[in-house]
Formats: sequence, C-alpha cells, structure tokens
Amino acid sequence: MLSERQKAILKMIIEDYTKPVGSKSICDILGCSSATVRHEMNDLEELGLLEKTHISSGRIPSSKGYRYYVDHLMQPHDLSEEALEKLEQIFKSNKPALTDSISKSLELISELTNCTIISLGNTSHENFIAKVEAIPVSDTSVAAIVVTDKGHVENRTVVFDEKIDILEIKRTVDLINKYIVGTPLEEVGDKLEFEVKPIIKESIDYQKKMFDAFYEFMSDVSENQSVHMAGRNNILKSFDDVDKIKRILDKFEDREFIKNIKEKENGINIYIGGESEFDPDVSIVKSKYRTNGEEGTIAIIGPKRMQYDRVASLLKYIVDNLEE
Amino acid sequence: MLSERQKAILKMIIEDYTKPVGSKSICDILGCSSATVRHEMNDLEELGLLEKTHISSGRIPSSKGYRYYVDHLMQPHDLSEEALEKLEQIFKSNKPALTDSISKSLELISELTNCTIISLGNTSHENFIAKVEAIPVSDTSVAAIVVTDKGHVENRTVVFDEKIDILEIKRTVDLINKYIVGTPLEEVGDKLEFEVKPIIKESIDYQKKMFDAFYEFMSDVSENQSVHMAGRNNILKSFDDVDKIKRILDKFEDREFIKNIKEKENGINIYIGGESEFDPDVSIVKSKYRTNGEEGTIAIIGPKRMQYDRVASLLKYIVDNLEE
DNA sequence: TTTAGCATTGTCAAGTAGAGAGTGCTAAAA
DNA sequence: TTTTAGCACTCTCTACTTGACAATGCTAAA
Repeated sequence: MLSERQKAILKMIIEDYTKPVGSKSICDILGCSSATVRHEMNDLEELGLLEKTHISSGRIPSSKGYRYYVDHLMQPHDLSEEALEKLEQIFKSNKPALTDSISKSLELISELTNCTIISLGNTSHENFIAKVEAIPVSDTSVAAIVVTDKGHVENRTVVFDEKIDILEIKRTVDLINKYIVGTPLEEVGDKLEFEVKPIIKESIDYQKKMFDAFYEFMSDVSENQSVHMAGRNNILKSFDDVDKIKRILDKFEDREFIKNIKEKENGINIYIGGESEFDPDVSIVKSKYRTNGEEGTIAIIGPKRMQYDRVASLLKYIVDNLEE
Repeated sequence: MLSERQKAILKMIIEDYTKPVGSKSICDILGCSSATVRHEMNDLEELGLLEKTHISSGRIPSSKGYRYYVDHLMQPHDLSEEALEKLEQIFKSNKPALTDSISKSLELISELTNCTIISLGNTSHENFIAKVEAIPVSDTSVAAIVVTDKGHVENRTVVFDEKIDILEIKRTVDLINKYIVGTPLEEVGDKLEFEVKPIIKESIDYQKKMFDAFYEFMSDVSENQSVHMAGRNNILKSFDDVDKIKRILDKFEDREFIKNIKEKENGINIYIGGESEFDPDVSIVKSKYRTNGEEGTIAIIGPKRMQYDRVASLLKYIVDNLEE
C-alpha cells in the first residue's frame, strides 16, 4: 500500500512527464526537501513503479507505474470548453447519419489528443436485409447490391464464366429476396444455406452457379467490418525514430492487425505499452459502442506517455453520445 | 550541346547516385584520368547540371541535370522477369473488375519501386445511369442508390426534415428513373435541371424537396472521384528527416491537394523536384489512362533521386494494359 | 587536350573536457 | 523514526579538437 505522499509523487511524475523528472522539481510543491523525495522515489522504484534511464537520471514512470496510476490515481478529466463545444456541434445537429458522426468525432479526437484513432464497426448487429438487387453490367457480370433496413449499402461486381441470362438473374434474385428480406444480417448465411439452397438444388445447374456467387457475396457482407482511421500521421509527433514510426504505420495498414483491435469488454479499457501487443512504447485506450444499427470499437492509439485521464474522458463522452 | 563524354558522365552519375559521386569512380570505366573527369564535371556544373554539397565533395545531379537526363539520356528500361510475371498475373487472369486491377497494380508498383502510388479515377466518363433506387431507412431518411451500366454503385443516406411518405418517395424515384436511365453521368445534372424539374415544379412542395435532395446527391455522384493509394509508407524509406516525412504524409491526406494530381496531358509525364509544387526533393511520374467506364490518372511519387527509367517503363506498361 | 602532382577544403568518426543534473549515502537534526 | 544537509559520484550533453580521408581546383608539363 502506498502512502499518500508516494501516491502524490507518482501522480505528479506521470502527469508532468515529458522528460525524466528529478527530485528537486517536486520538493517545492510538496513542501519537503529533495532528499525526502529521493527516498520516496527510491521506494517507488523498488516497487517497480518508477524507472531510471541511467544511474544518475531523473525518474520516469514504468509500465507498472502507469498501470497503478490508471487503476488507482487517475480522476475523470473535465473536457475543455472548446472541446465540448465542438463535440456538441457534431452530436446535437439534426440527426446526422451514424457514420458521419463517427468519422467526424474521430477526426476531432485525433486533433484534440494528437493520437491516432481507429474505429471498427460491424454492421451486422441489428441490421435486417431490406433488399437485394442485381444489375447486369456486361455479358458476363452483374453488379450485386444488398441494402439493410438501417441504410447500409454494399455492392460487388460478380463475374461469371459464361454468358448470363438476364431473366435467370432476375429469377434468382427474386427468389433470394422472397426468402431473406427481413432476415438479420447474422443469419443470412444460414438461411441461404438451409432454406434457399434446397429449393435451388432442383433447378438447373446454371442457376446454382449464380446462387453460389450471391451466397459468397452475402456471407462477406454479413462479416463486413468498416474501418475508419483518423490522425494516422499523429504518430510522427510522438516519436522521432523513423524505424519505429515505420513499424507502427505499417501496422495501421495491416488488415489482420486492425481486426484484432476489436474490444470484447464493456466500458473504457486501457492497454499500456506491451500490454497491447502493439509496441512497447504505445498505449491503446479503447471502448466498445453499441447503437441500433451498428456495434463496434473505437481505439485511441498514442504514446505510452499520454494523458490517460483526458483521453479516457473524451472517449467516454463520445461513446455515451453515440449510444443514444 | 553536350559532348558524348559529358553525356556519359551525367548518365553515370544519375544512375549511380546514392551518395555524391567522385571523379575517381568514373575515370576507370571511361578510360581516362580522374583529372579529365574533373574537368568535364566542372563544365557540367557550370551548365547547372551538377551540384556539389560542399566545396570538396563529389557531385550530385541538380534538378536541371535530372531534367536533361529524363529528356535526352534516359532509355526505356526492360521490366524484370519477376515484375513481368506478377503483372501478367494481374492482367491476364479472367476478366477481373477494373477497380480490382487498378488497386492490385498500384500495390505491386509500390512494392517494385518503393514509391507511393496514387490513382484518381473519374467514373463519369462513358458511364450511363442504369438505375436509381431509394429505400426507406427510418421515418425521416432514405438510402439513395445510383447504379451505372458499367457497374459503379454509389449510395448515400438522405435525411429529410419531415416524416417521409413511402409512396411519394417511390413516385419521385420512378419519375427520375423514367427520365434519366441511359443518361451519361456527365449530363445527369442538366437533365434533372431542365427536363425533370419543370415537371416536378407543378407538383406538391413536398415532392420538390425530395427532388432537391436527390438532385444534390446525383450531382455529387457525377463529380465523384475515386482515390486509391498504395505504398503510402514507402516515403519513410526515402527520407530520414521526420519533419519532411510528416509534411509529405500530411499532403497525402489533403483532399484538395490530391485532386490537383489529375493529369491533363497524355503519355508519361515527369515532374522533377520543385516542378511538382509538392516538395523540392520529391518527383512525380504520372500518366492519364482512359478505359471504357473510367478515366483517371496514376501518379508515382518518390524521391527526386529515383530510377526514372524503370519507373516510367513500369507505368507505361500498366497504363497500356489498363486501356485495353 | 590530357595528365600528374600538390595544396586546399570540407566531412566524418573518435576522443576529450567541462558543465549540469540528479542520485545515493552518511551523519546530523527534528 | 523521519527528515534534512552535504558531498562524492555517475552519467549525459555539448562543444571542441584532432587525424584520416575523399574530392576538389589549379598549375605546369606531356
């Protein structure tokens, strides 16, 4: 258990830290001598909460120190006037489309925090098929379109080996529509597999091929994850090692990696340094959100030395407003 | 007019240049003494084709030197076996969708050249409206969808102030469809303005509002420019000044700037350093392409010291294949 | 026109010195 | 027992120096 003074010292070091913090800079504020602070710092270091870069440097917080701070010391941080105003502008304007709110908020958070923001949205949640359509594009291809009742539209050009028959296409699409309009996106795969396929089976080979193409497309749609990113280049403000920057930027392009950002738990979750398997000097503050029509994760990615209190409060505000 | 030897020296310096090139490294190949080469280099420097980083350093090519090289010395560069193979894989496979070919080629060029590739595509070229559709999403909004005969699909959620009437929506959409199916994308604006609007004018106020919303959406679609980018992070391989990198990466995010990449002239065009108003150390090799269904520009962006011959040949190959 | 020789000029890497910041330890004071 | 003052010590950072090296320009001879 840390003493109140130890807590105060840890808090000050973390909130002040741009370069290593020495005992002198703290003792004035605490009203005791630098030697006393040095003692306390020594204790904190033995507990693994602080670190030194070399034997005679000031202290910097360790990952464990940040962890302690985030778990016990951090207090909600009031949003600045300016931030609040801009946020309200986004959310209070007359009912914007959801994706608009999201991308605008991301842009804003990235400016306010100098971090990179990634949002992963999954449309399948509470979306029902409103319509499927196919429009011939050439002799051998059609544009396939799926619309959900929440207004999400997905399309793909489906290419066939042989020449297509417009009437057959129409028949297949009508059939699919008949069975799956109103189906939740998550269940489309099953429904096509177990209810529509048996019917198709008895019809001609050609129609079956078409069905397969649509089936593949629809399955992709129901698994579809939209990715937004804002402030990608803010990483350059936080680090000055080009190699490190490159490594991190490359991860932003890596689909597999991005997918794994998806958050399981509820509420604000904070991953410090190595905890996020991202980079030892990078932290992630993320949260799940859930609206009718979409469910997803927003992740704020920045240097380990970030203003956790501010970032967390900001994210909470966004998620709360998104959810209503 | 440059002597053959001067040309040879300039060519060697440009094609060898990773760090400043000294006279000694060249004289062996040319079969004359280093002093002779120094004389020639001095002349080339007086012509403004070479530069020195300081008084006793080797020479590096100036922008003017690169210009001369590109205009007079450069020869088409055969593509490597490996590159050709991969390119053929992209283009010879059974009729992929155009956007697929483009994004795959971009990815490949960025790998082969270590440059950043941006493509600006404009769908409006030779695309005709195949269908317009509107699907109610909530009490006050509809998802509007436009499909062209070449398979491009665009959609937007249109939000109204008042509660919508599904039947009225349907009537408006039917009307729009009746008049503009088959219209080239470029002419949609005019057609709506001069042929459809007069009819609407006599109908109820409500329908007019709806028309306006669609009108705006359709105009946006016809001006729509798709942007693809690949190898964005390759910039980090070419420079090591974080500030410079940041400046360039920020430009990649700047919509206005990206739009201006659009190429007017035909064929391969090369902009060296400052010529591209991008950055004094950045060059751009770009070309227009034109297919049925889309017309656009592909730009290869890299350091001034790039392999112009290789990059230009590669781009030519891509554009030629895209156009057939 | 070309070459050899040489002084000159600048970069780069390694090493040195001094200032500064911060620590740990010890012994004295509260 | 806790806090403080004092001091030696350690390490970084910056500026400066030094020597090796690379390339140059110039001059005079081939």
